[in-house]
Amino acid sequence: MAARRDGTQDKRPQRQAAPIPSAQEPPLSLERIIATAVELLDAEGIDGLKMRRLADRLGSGAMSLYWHVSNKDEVFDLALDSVLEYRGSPQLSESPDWRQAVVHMLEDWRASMLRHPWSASLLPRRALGPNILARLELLGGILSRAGVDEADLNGAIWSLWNYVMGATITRANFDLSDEDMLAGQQRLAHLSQEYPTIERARLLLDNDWDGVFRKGVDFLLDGLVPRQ
Amino acid sequence: MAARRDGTQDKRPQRQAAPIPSAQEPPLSLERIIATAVELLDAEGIDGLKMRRLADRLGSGAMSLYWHVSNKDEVFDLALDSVLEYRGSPQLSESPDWRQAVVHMLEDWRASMLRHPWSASLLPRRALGPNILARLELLGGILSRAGVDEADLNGAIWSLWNYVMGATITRANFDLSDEDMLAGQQRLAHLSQEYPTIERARLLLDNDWDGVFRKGVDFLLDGLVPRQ
DNA sequence: CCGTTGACTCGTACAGCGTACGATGCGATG
DNA sequence: CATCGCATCGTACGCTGTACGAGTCAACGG
Repeated sequence: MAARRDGTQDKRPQRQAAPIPSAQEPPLSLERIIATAVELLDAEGIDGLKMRRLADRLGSGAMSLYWHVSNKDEVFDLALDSVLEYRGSPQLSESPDWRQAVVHMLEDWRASMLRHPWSASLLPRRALGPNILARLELLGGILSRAGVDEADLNGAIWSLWNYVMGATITRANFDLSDEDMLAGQQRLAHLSQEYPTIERARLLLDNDWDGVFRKGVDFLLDGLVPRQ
Repeated sequence: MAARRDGTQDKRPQRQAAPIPSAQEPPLSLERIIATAVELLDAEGIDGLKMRRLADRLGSGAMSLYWHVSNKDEVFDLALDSVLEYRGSPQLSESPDWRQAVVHMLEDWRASMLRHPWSASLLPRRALGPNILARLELLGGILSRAGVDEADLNGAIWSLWNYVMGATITRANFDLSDEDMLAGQQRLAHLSQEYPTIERARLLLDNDWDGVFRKGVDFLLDGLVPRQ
């Protein structure tokens, strides 16, 4: 009577949910659980996700979730991966302008994570879900077609991935609280003799995150695939 | 009777600990708590740090910790920052070979975090402690002296920081379990028609993490401060 | 010499968490 | 009608972070 741990599709059978769904609640399903978990995470942050609260939102008992999911960590895994799905037009990915294709995918990646800031705190602990793998695969394909040597491919993929990860996590971290950032910069001002350079540069404030991100990607691409 | 929240030094007074420290346990102190927390984190990972267990290791009652620390999160903050201290020779940081100075600091940063893999999972959630700020300051100073324009300084600092963060977090993530990585690659093999490129490249296995890291830093530096 | 104070320690208690377990309901199948 | 498997959920348990208040003991002022 253990919960399903196999990788099968969630093939809820053709049995009717109920003759009339009496209450307005549709029946529990993995998709509904994940979607609601994402909602809850967006609304309450990473510490706001509790099994009981998730069940409340779903109109079910807490323990019912454990039929569809083996533990809370799996909810995190699934919520994370679900948020990272890439819906990019295949023709863009295969267009001759490979550089644009790469940049588009990476910027979308970053944007997806910033839309759900909790995802940044989750990433370090989680494994590679199918949507993440799909993005890596796409990246590898584009770079390979762009002429990156087989031997350098892994390095190229990881370099770009690393950069996106770091940029996104950093940004999401600050995004959580603009006022914290302001407070940080003010704390810096107090210590301006200890940190003169970054205080003067207003490192924590005057910063064009999007531009920095884009530039960094360009620099990496220039190095990985020199423009001729 | 609230716990100390001020930023004062932990000035334990000159009062004797005990006429003779009877038991071999030295008295509680913030430094001892942090050092022991790091030990515990190293040994048991991020979920292994419990206030009771930490107190056990310190030979004290659990609630005694709360005199020195206001809550568990603060233990995390302090443990993280303590692990990120940079002991680099100032003459290296001011040597004319600024590139080497930057690379040295960044590689040390990464190495410090990989020595304590839990730090990677902590970073996304934590603020900028003094040791992190000191590294950013150092980086800013070197780049500034290397001729980076004032207007580009923040971007340069963040680009490098982002890259180091991402590379380290990714690496630490895989480091936690080589067998997970192997299992991942084997799962990939099953799905080789879905992820042909990264499967063929053995993305999860044959990878020179150190080399990739170094190359990425070089590419970024080339972009940020073109070699003449 | 004694009473007070303030720094520090800790036992107890509590609310809230993830989840093990077993009872239950209910369509489908024989 | 009996049986079975999927799915739901109430109860309970062990463990967590920590609020609270009582306790200890050195230092100090009278």
